[in-house]
Amino acid sequence: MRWKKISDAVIRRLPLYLRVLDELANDPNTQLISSQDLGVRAGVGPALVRKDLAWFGEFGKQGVGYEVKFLRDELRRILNLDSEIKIAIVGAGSLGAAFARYAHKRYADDSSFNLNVVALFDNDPGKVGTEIDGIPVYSANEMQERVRELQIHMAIIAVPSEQAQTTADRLVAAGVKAILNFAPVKINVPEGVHLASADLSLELQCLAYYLRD
Amino acid sequence: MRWKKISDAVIRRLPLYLRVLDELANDPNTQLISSQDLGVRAGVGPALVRKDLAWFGEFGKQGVGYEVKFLRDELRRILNLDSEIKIAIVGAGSLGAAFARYAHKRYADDSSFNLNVVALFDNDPGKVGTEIDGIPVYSANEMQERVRELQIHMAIIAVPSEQAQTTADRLVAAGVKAILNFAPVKINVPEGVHLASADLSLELQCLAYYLRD
DNA sequence: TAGATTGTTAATCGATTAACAATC
DNA sequence: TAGATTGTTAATCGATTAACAATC
Repeated sequence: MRWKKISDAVIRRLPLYLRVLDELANDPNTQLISSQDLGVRAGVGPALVRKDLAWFGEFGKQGVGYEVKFLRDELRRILNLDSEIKIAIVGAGSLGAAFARYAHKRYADDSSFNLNVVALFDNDPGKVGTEIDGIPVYSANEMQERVRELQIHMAIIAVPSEQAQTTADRLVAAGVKAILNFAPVKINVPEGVHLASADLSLELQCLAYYLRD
Repeated sequence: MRWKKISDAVIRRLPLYLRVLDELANDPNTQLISSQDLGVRAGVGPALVRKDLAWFGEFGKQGVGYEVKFLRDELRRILNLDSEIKIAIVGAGSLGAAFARYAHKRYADDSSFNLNVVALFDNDPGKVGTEIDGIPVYSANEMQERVRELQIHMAIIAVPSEQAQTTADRLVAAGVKAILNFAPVKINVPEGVHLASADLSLELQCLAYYLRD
């Protein structure tokens, strides 16, 4: 099940649809949803909803709409969220620890949330060997072995900016294929590794622009 | 100094340029930078760099380039980062506390980083009255008065999803003009208030798509 | 059947890139 | 002056929206 290169803009909307469908799946009154309704709930135009979905197949019935649970399952499958994905967080400072707790809670609460943080890494000997919400903190030196051993394919970088690139390099060397970077620096990864940036200060600086009235 | 409606895509690149210029400003060897060089460092094409800047004025010299410090100052001014912006964080859980520490450190370390977290709000009576890195934690009930009193114009929502919309409503009522939402829900704000979403699980779900090889 | 809604094609809109005259 | 690089216009590219035939 491999599709041609589908635009990033399309992919970014899929989790939005999935969230709406996840909520609706609990409501026994709504078995079906139209692109119109799904669009309103996700904040996307109805035509765009249909076009986005059409990249991956024909999921709806003309004159009827989309079956909520069916479409939800399809989207989960498309996003690779139908089986567990193991995640490492590098950097067990307050930010790293906060994400660990946050993601762990999400995973524990919702059996269909298959993103599971299984390891933290840190340099601080005082932290190594401890646990955060049951997630072990390993030494950063063990990163490569542990990542391989635990079959971790995704990682979150929550280290200081200076260490971000080195961390990324080591993760990539260990076989990580997707990285979410919280450090406020541009980092480079080779072809085939996907990088997303979640840069808090960048977001705040953008927001500042709109403050002038 | 008000410009016509400038695209969000343009605004999002300005902090990228600013970051490059901030770094370069410390280097006494580089007084000047070309759109070419600035583009490479920011990960943007040279033509786009020039076009982005041209929306706000003529900052360069033909045949020469842009003066680093001058352009940095202009960008700061454009982004409203030339004077202090006071920020509130609502929700002093581990995520809220982590951001507070993070932003506070940034502000303390760098005198040109004018984004200052001055208040936390929480419902938990055990937290109210305490401090995190010197930032006071107030009761969520005091939100409106405190926000007005402290002249807070920007806020970060780090509360559970269920409370996100109510929190946003209260912030808006108190005069907040820009909100960064970390809760994994769509929230609505009136015209004139700017909303950005930093949804961790959404980012991770997007990344999951790219895991298939 | 009549009404509704899909999947898809064509039209529109907006953003990026290329090109180049102006000029430092 | 010759070389370099800007600001800006025109060309290209991509993404969203509108429209509609197909069909449930």
